[in-house]
Amino acid sequence: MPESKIKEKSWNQELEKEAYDKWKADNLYKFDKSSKKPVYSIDTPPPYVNTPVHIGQATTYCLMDMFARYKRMKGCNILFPLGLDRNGLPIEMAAEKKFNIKLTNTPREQYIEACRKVLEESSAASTDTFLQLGISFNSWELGNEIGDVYHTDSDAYRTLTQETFIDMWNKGLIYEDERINNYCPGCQTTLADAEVDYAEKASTFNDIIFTVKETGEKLTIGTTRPELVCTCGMVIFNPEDERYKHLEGKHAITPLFNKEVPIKSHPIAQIEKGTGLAMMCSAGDLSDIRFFREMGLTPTIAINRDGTMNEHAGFLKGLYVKDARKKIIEELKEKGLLVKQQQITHKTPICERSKHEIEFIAMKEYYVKQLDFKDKMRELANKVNFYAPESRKIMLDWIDAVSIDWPITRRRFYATEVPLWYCRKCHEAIVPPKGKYYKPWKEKAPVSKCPKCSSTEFVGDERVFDPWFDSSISPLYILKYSMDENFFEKNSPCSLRPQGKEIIRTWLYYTLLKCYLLTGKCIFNDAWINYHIVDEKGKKMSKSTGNVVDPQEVLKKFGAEPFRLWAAVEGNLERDDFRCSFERIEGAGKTIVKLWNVAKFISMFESASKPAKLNPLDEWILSELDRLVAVSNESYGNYNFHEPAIQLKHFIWETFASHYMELVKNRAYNQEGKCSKEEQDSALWTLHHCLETLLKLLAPIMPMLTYKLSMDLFGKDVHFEEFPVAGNHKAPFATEELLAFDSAVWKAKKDKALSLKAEVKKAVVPEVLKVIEKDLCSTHGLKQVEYGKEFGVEL
RNA sequence: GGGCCCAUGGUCUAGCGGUUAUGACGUCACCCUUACACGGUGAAUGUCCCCAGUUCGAUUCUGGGUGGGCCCACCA
Repeated sequence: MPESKIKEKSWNQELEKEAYDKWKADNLYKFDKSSKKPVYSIDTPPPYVNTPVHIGQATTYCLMDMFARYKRMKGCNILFPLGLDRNGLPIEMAAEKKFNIKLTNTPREQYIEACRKVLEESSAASTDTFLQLGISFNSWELGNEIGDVYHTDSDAYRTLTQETFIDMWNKGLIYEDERINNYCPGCQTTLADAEVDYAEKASTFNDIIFTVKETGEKLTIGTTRPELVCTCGMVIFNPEDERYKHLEGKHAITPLFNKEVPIKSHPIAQIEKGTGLAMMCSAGDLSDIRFFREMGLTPTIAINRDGTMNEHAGFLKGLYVKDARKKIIEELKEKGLLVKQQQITHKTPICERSKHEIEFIAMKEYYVKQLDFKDKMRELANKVNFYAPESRKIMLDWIDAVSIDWPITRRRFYATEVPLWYCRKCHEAIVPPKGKYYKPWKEKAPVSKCPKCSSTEFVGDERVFDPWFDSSISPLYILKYSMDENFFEKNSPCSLRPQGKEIIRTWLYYTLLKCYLLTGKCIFNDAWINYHIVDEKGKKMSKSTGNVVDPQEVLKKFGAEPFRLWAAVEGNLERDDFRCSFERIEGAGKTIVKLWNVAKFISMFESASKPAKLNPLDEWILSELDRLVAVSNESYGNYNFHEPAIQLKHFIWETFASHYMELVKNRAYNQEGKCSKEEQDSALWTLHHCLETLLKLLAPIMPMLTYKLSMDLFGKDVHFEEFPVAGNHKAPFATEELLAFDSAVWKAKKDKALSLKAEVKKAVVPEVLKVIEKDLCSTHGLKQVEYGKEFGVEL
């Protein structure tokens, strides 16, 4: 028997390591700036580095890699850099935990140092996981060349972030305003909505007495925040509420503070809630804030940033909110203005770290204008090709929901600094020139004299940017905006933004917005939106539930290739969440073994040159292959690997291995010399051609396996081969007819407990299969053949 | 409260106005047939969530319900 060229018994992780180590060592996927090929750029979602790579992330990165590899084989110059997002809260939280420090009790310099220490330890582990997954990033080294690994907290990246701020400032797109924010009195910092938790907390619902100015009528109003009576700006009732319709347009006098406020009807007042009357305070919660804005009321801010009440609160001044509440309740009781108290529990916003109750406090922050551009954003959202198209709706819904400009400043430490100084005397803002990374909290102002008042004393801004302000320039950064204008001009917009559905409203929206404001263009051609990998029960994976799967575990157990094949085959991430199941990943491994053995079999034979005339059986399998090639080209180009992967898998197992290989075997061996050299060559050439094509079709999905096989068997790096184009082989008969006949024969033998090699005395074969009579006879051992409509197998 | 999505054998899934409802995993039975026992051949398992409507006919379309998931908003 001939020897196979493949020595290894099966595919394994050691072979994977050989492949990715070599790619890394050879810098195989380095971005080639001098190439004339069209650039295809992928703006990868920079993953946070302080946690291990999440299995969902691993899956989506594998899918992105499939896109990259396909486009590479299609003749594109691939820009596929690895970015690591290292700014913001998660890093700070990790540092606080590790070093037992707090934002409030640690000098800024020292705090940043602690964050850096945390970062140093974490980056290597996560990038190594990507390497093991076989991702074809341009580079594994941090650097400033196109395609290099980048960190969002590097000087270069932060420089660009600050530059974009300066540009937008100069275009008049940024303004400062005092508005109400989530504020944690414990941490003394603004919080993003994402940092706010909710807890069921016991509270007291207090019914207190207001008086109608015009009539002297007493009004009972329920509130959980009596200490905010001093900030009451209006009393409202529902327009449908018969009890209060007569109050419309009258005025209420607040208890203790005796302030006159209008009474109006408003649909947000619920008839059944409390007494049906509500006092609207300036900052009880976010809805109050919106209400004040809507009604054109001027808010009265009564809470200081340290959580104490200020002069607006009169006799409560200086007290912490909680104490103020106690005191005013006593006072109201004493004056007979408190008629009822009721214990309730309600969801209260708390700080996810310190668990303090969130206050809503007005602070000066910078805002990026976005309300003026809602129409433009809709236009951009319609311009980008969404995969799947249904995802566009999430974006459009969000644009509709945008109601305030974008607050971009935060009072934190580990993020990009706001590059501004202020004149100590006249408070004029000093904007530095672009091109350098500024840390105003510890650096001197870039000017010596205030341009407005000539004062020489300045104070640096101590705030930092919202991390989305950084991450929303990633396509600009990877395309070297402002760093290599030629390259940027030539290669923008960015070809693809792959990302999760949950951050359409943040990352995708902010990126489109900011890049539009800066360049006036739509920054992406395509947006591929993925859903989630959930646990085997269909639940969202989260650290707190403890159902997170570490990709390292999968890599150790099964290796990257089964995982990648699983990711391609299993589900359609564009449409739905799909479940992570080890059983199924393991199942994908079987297909790899099958392919391995197919390759082993074929490699036992030397290939032959293509004969002038191919055997009909070979024509048939080639026509099947053509169909697969066509499907792959059509779907891969639309980021759909799911459909082709299923079909490829089916082809490998059924059509090719079970039927074609069985039928062609005898002709390939030609041990008894029963067929001509040409017939044998036709078999040998077709077998090799099918395998080679199959490896190309599978290369984007399983890069390491296909690389190894095509190196060993054909001496070529499959990833730099051209992706196949469908030929036009004509099948001499329908596939189903052949499959059905084979099965009938096998079943007949099986039913009689005969060996599959047993002779068939007489068979009735469909007419169309006459062209492959020879192959059928040798495979099934047919002694006599008749042709007719019904199968017949006589044993 | 608003929005979006989903519902098919034990599990996961394809599908479509008419099918003996697809396939996979698992289960069971038999078989080492010279690439492969990580294999082969076959079998069992389904009121295609419920109700109504459209239709000659609905798993497929429409409406309602139930259950599940996700996002957003809110709780004076």
